[in-house]
Amino acid sequence: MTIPLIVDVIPAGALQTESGLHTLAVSGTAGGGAIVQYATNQDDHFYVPGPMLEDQTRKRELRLLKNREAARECRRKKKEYIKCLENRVAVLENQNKALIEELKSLKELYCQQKTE
DNA sequence: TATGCCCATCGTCAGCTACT
DNA sequence: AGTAGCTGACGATGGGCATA
Repeated sequence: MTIPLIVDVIPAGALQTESGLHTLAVSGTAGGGAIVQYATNQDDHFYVPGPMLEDQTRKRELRLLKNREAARECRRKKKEYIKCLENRVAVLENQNKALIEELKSLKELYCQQKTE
């Protein structure tokens, strides 16, 4: 009897188990199961049912796809945020200039009135 | 034209957070 | 505890530009 091994399939050609990341060689997937050989000190073979392997692969691909899109969205939002900040800087710089000018003219007015 | 450098963009991973 | 989403970090890739 073969016991299905619950694994997290990492990148193509790799396998994550409790003992770490291993390189994979998969063969004989036609009959609904696969002989999976991976590099360890011992000459180990695990039997992983095909549907399970396919399910893991499908899940991983879905996760990657979602993350890819999430990353795109995240970058878009970040750009937008930076643009907003830059706009705000521009607005505040203009306000600052205007206030400096106003202060200057008020000072001049004050000096004029003082000398009169 | 070939080469090296810089920059922007992308995909992936890892870690964190919020939710169930 | 498990899961999904978000985001910083990292490496790969391609385009533009200056220089030999």
